[in-house]
Amino acid sequence: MVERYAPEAIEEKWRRRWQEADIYRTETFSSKPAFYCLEFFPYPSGEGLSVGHLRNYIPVDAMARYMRMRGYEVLHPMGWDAFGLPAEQDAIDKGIHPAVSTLKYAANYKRQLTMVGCGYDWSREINSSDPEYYKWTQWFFLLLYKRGLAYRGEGMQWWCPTCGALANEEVLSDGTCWRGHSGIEQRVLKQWFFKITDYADRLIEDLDLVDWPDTTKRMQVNWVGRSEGADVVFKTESGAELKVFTTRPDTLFGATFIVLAPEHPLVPELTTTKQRSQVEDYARRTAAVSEIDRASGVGGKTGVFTGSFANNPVNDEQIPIWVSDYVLLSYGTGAIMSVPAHDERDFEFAHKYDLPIRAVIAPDGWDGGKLAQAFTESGIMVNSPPHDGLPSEEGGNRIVAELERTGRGARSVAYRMRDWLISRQRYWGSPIPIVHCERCGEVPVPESDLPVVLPHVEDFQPRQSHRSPLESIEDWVNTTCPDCEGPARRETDTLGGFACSSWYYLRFISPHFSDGPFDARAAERWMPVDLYVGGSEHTVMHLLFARFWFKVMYDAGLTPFKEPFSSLRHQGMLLAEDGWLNAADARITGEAAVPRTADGAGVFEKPDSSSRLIYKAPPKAELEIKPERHKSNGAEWVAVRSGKMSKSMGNVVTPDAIVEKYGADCLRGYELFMAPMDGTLPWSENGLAGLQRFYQKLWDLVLFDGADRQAAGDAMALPDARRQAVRVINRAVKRCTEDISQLRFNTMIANGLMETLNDLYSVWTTELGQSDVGREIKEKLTLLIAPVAPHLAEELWERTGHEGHVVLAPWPEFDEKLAAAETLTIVVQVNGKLRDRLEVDHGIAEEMAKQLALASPAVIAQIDGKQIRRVVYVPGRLVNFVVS
RNA sequence: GCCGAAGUGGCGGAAUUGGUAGACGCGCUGGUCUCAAAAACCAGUGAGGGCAACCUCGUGUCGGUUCGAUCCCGACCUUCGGCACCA
Repeated sequence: MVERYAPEAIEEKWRRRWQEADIYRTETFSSKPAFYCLEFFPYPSGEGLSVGHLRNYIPVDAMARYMRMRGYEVLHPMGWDAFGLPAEQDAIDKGIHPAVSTLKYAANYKRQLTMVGCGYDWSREINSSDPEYYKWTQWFFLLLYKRGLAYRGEGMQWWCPTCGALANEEVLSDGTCWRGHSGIEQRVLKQWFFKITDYADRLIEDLDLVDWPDTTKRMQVNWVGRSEGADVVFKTESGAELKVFTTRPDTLFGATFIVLAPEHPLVPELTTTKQRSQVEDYARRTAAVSEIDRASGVGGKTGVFTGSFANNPVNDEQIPIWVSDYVLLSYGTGAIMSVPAHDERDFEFAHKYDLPIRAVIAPDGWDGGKLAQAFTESGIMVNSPPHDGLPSEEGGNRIVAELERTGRGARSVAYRMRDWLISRQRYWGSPIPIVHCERCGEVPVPESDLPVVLPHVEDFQPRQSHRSPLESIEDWVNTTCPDCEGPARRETDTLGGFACSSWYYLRFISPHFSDGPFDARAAERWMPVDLYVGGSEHTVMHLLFARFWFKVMYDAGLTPFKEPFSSLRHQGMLLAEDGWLNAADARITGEAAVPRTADGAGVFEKPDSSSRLIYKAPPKAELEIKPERHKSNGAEWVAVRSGKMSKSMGNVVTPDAIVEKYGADCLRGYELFMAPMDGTLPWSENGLAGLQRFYQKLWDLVLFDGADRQAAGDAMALPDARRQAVRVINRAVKRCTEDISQLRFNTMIANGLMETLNDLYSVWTTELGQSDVGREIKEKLTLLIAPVAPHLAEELWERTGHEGHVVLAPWPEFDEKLAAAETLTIVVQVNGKLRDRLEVDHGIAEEMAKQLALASPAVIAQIDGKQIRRVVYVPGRLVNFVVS
């Protein structure tokens, strides 16, 4: 009986040794090539990390380890996105100051990450709520301000009398805040914006420079939303000019009415006395609806006639002006020309209010009759007198040229992206380094006075005043003007968290640098980030903002690079565990099914308690029961899915529990093996045992030549076994190298490691294991497993008599020739259906292969006197006889 | 409503991107060991048929292209994610 693999006996030891030897320290300047890999820095929550979070950290750690073994100087840092609403809410709920609680929560994250063997250079740990850090966030604010990219404008803000300023997600559709308070309202406040729209085109174009998932790029392009078209001026009876934006100037003759956003500044002027009460009432109702509800079209399209008319510049028609909430003030000019024949929303609106619909582009085969629906494609123009018969594009160009000549319009581009609202009326954020002086107005705080330190106060409960809680800290707010030294007040809005996360990747490079936000020389060595990994859920906003800031730095000459993240990948989400529930415990009511749960004891029990149930229910959770059913063990089962992991559902699985039961390496291996990195799937503890068995098998082979196992190789002659083992290990190194470098950890483990081990066992003997070849194979296996299971690898490395740390040893090489299979399998098909396989030598001649295939009894039986019409031959792959 | 992605055994997934469908792992079944159980090991495991060699069907559904389709094209269904009705 040989010693068994026992993670609890080895893992702690290696983590301690790594720490003592400080092996994850990164030299800012060294002779090695640089590799910078980074995860989205986390907000440290009081709940700690779950196994779901680790789907982000473990793959990047494995990649960092691989690149280190490839000879790179690897920068893999970690820090904390500690400012923001959740930390402030948590503090209010628990009565602990966020400056204290975030440190505590971050320390717990650090402990957990260390526990699962993630190797960060902790000397570079940063915290966005540290004045040392936010000094430079403020510095960047001033950089944007000086470059004309930060300005104060009017912005709408939700406000709850109890909770203060609300984020959009905190506003429920029933008109209450998410903590249940009623009386919330939307108010116009002076707020700070960044002019990201100035960078709209570059944010689209420069996506060509980076290796990002296509879907992510597409999302960013759609978010920026560039569309080309024309501005058209409609004159009203009162002489006012109404400018509208259209992407379809070719349909201008079909414009039969105008629609304005209810908030449009010309609405009061254009509304006739008769219509006034209706229009004002409509505007008031619209203001009470959140933008999200307005956007999702709850309740169908509505609108009101203003009583006024406007003149269509191309045909001199007088068309009515309406207001409707489907037109948004923030896009284009806040007004549209409505062409119901060729736009679906306009069509719907025209139908509802009985407005004229005139086709000006002829659909294919159109008989000139009424359209049953909007025809939105381009085509041949009709009912557009001078342009009839022209294709859309040419006619549209002529119409725009005509408008430009008469001064009634011009070519134009619209973006749907809006400027970035950065103001927060909250305590827990970086102060905005601006002072309001009675004489000089808005004055930036001089660089030498940074940071503007957030005052430490115990009471940061929201105020009724519609301003930040900072407003009431008089001795902080009252200050002197940097310019005239007269009395002045500090800006009391704070910066939203997206500001902190727009540059943190630079701070890691020189975290203690004091002459600027980062050391330019060091940044030139490390930027751009080589691998950036995070969830896809927040990527549009954060990634656009960070790219925008970086481009501002580029324009200011702070960096020679245009893009901060050259390669980006997403990790998938882990859902809570699925399970099967005995159908006897589910109350099935038609489509819906409701589990019978007593009181949230954690386990469903049959009413008579006679049998064990597979599914453990999270307490008080509403479970979704899938329509799938399955019969086994004499019972009927229904599939149950409980969705996302969350504390309120009580279904969060922590790494602590798993590490205690299986060890860190098992958890790491399982997280990497369970699915591709970007796949979303439910957590399940079942597979962990498989990783444990795999490590046990590896342990047995490397340390004991599989002594306690059946020695299948005994039947084989040593030279044969040796030859095969060499091929297997070369193939393994090849597969592992290819897979890990493309972040395909699941197939790296399945085929590169597990299958390899199975194959080795089928030829292994003690004699082989004790030979030079055997020892070399065991050494390579240990190196290959190191990025996945570093603790186990170190233990094997040491026990097989090696010096130093395996996690710092060079990655093994392979020989392409030795990795190749000895023979080739050629597939034989008849009419595309598999009938036989041939084992042949490499480089077999085509004629030979065809002859062998034709001699196959299975093929002869299938052809059976039929005529061979054709023979398809794919070298090294297949022979296919086409017969009839 | 719009945009994006995905549908493969009981489960997670694999398939050199048009050429052996189901690698690897879990689970399950049978066996060895044991007084017994667990663990470990060995064998089997898409469905149907056949004593067997084998045969038929099979990658959400229906069509199409092709010698050959999980992969390409068209229509549809379902699920997940995002949304700011974008003129």
